Amino acid sequence: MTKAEKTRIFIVEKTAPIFNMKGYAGTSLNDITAATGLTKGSIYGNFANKDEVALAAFDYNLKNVSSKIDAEMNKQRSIKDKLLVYIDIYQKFIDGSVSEGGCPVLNTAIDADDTHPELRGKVLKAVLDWKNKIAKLVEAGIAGKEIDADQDPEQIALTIIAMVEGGIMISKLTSKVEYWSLIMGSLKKYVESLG
Amino acid sequence: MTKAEKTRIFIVEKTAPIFNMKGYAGTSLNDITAATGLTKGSIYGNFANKDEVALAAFDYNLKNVSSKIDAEMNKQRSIKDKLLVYIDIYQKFIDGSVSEGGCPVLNTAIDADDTHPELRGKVLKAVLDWKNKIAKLVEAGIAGKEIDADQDPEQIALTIIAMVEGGIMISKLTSKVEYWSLIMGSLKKYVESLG
DNA sequence: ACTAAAATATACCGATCGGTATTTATTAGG
DNA sequence: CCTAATAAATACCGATCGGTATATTTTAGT
Repeated sequence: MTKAEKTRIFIVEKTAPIFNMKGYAGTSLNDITAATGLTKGSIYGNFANKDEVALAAFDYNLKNVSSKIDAEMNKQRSIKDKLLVYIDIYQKFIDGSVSEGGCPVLNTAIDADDTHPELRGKVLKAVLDWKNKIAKLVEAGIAGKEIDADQDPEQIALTIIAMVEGGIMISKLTSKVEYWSLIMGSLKKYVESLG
Repeated sequence: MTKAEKTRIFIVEKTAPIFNMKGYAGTSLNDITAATGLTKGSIYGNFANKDEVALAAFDYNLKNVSSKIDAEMNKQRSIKDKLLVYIDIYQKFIDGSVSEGGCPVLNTAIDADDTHPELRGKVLKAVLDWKNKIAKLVEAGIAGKEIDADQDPEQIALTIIAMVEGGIMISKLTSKVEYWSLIMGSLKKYVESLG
């Protein structure tokens, strides 16, 4: 790995939480140099512009959360347990024990959907991939008789994502983990009612 | 009503959708003068600074949506129907027939929670008021035997808000009204299962 | 160790940022 | 209609914005 490649990764690691908290417009080049200790010349030696840093930061934040989800899902045997891994994982994003700025999908969706087409494209793909992944899980659950055959996999996927993301918004804003627990209690009941 | 009061309202009306779409950091004074046709001097003759415009814009956006919700709720007789008015109202915010930038509560919560304490305080209050309002409706539903007595009003309130806001995020990002319909189908089932 | 290439720092660019002091135009009351 | 008060426009402020050309340092292959 060349020096520039290392620096690129370093810049992304250091700025990803900032973009997640402040958003694209709210994160300045000064924020980036301050977080990395590097100069503007060095940043622009490794990235064409601020957009490229923001896009790379989103990829990094997304991979960070989705790899944790994948790892936790692999530990679970039943489909229903797999569908419920979000509860524990996202709690850490809310109560500060992981400490970033919440879910990058939610943050970037709201931040970019009316302002930044390229970033919007990335988060759009992330949501659709997420939906398809859950839908496939549900299909597997139906095939394995764990979930009733009359259930709509896409509807279930969208409902789960909505509850999770809406729950994150509420819990992060209010700083109330109890709210997260209550909403996730409803999610648990919902998943258990599927079959 | 004095001229200045009219101008203040005019400025808020014209800039509220911009703040809702672009967020606080993403909305510049140039955006404000362009949207109003006024000059910077005139803006600052009516507002102390950009913060004051943003705060007034949030109040305006919030009142706009909540008054529509109140009006629609008053048309409904049963508690369950009252709890389901969000379905039709927010659809208009998503499919463009009302054309703003989505739900101001969601947008401002994500935009301000890590960056703008004053704005965060306003949206925090809005969410808590919203939660309490739904919880009171549920309590009335329990009193009127429409909803089972073992249901937790706060949990129901939080769950409904999470599904609505999460659903808005997904549907607005993907521009798919079908997704909204599917998620709201789950909400309908949820509300009907309450008693 | 030497050197060419790669990477970082320095210094600077015009544009835009939020904000203000002052001047001009408009409003409303007598 | 005149005038004092109010409101809006003009012109300007320093700071910061994203970005770049150039100089300096560091890296890595021989």
